[in-house]
This record gives sequence, C-alpha cells and structure tokens, in this order.
Amino acid sequence: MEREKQAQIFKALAHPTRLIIVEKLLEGERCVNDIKDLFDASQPNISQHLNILKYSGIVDFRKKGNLRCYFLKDSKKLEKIIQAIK
Amino acid sequence: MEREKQAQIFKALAHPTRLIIVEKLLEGERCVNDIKDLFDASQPNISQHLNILKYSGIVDFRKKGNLRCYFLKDSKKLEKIIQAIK
DNA sequence: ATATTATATAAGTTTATGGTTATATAATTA
DNA sequence: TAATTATATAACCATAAACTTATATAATAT
Repeated sequence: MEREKQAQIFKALAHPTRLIIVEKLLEGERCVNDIKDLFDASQPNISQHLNILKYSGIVDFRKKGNLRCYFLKDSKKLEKIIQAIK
Repeated sequence: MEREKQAQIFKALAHPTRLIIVEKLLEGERCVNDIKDLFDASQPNISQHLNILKYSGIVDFRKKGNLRCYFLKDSKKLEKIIQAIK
C-alpha cells in the first residue's frame, strides 16, 4: 500500500505541465488564472492537471471570491523531491 | 526538454514494481533472477519493467556469464529521490 | 551439436492518460 | 435578475501503459 501511494505521487509528477505547476506553487499559492497563464494549454486541460494533483494529495485549494487558489499540501516534501530530481 | 526528462524519470518510478526494484538496487547490483524472485510476476513482465528503467536512464546492466546484472546509474540521486518520497 | 538456463522481444488485449470541444456551475457585477 | 468571469465536469477520441502468452536469443553445460 505504501509503495502504491508513493508510485501515485510519482505518477502525478510525471508530466511536464504538472511539474511546472508544482514548481510554481513552491513559490506560494496561486489562483488557476495565474497558473493557466504559464501555459498556452486550454483551460479545461489545466483544470484537469490540477485535479490530478489534487486527487493524488499533492495540492489543495481554498476559495477566494470566485477564484480558486491552489497550494502545496506539503511544500517541504515537494521541495525535496523536486530538488532531488535535478 | 529538461522538464520532459524529469517527468520521464518520475514516470519510470511511478509503478510499485519498479519502485521495489530500484530500492533493491540501492543495496547493490542484482541479477534478473534475484530481482524476479522479489515478485510473483511473470518473467517477461519483470524484463519489461527493467527495460523501462533502462530506457529512462535509471539503470544499466553488465553481463556476467549468462546472467544480466542490473545496477543504478546514479545511486546517489536515486537515494535522494526515494528518501524524499517517504 | 543439443539441451538447458537466463533473459529478451513480439503480438495481442485491456485499461489508463492526455488531449479536445461542449457544457455546467458558482461567484461577482451590472 | 441577467450577464460576465472563473473554473469544473462530461463526453469523446487517440495514444500509451501494463499485462499475458508465445517465441526468440545468448551463454553454458552435456
């Protein structure tokens, strides 16, 4: 079970778009709009990537008016992982 | 390109079987036979997982008679990644 | 040379991913 | 309340991943 969970985190990180999102969130929370502007991908596509990160437990969000601001649930851990892969 | 490469490493690690293989190889090189015995998966299945790790640049092998001994190409890096995910 | 052991490769099937376009929902503004 | 903005969800399609079984190859032993 432990390995499945770890594998799932790796799977969530196994996409350039999601890696870039996570790196952005290492700087602090960001609303979807800001995240979307990092890419020229479609809005639903970004939303789906965010959902994958959410589902895997890497990010969560809070509402701020009609915005959704995503943040890393454990930025220390992510920091380490991102650092280690370089 | 850098992100694609990192994503590919994550993808290679995004499977319980391959995670276990990598953790085993952290102890030192191992022949396919020994690796196979860690699982009750089929021989071709293990071979395919090893190939994925090879293709992604995580492992390499050397021949020793009719055995193939796999080893981590950068065990320090893998050590860090595996540590960070825990 | 033949058989055996260790391992890889191929072909086929099933399920999962990653993207698109269209549509829904929720909050804000007019 | 109607329109707008921000975002998610659904339906769909194409490609890739993960297995299985069958077969090939390479080294060793007989």
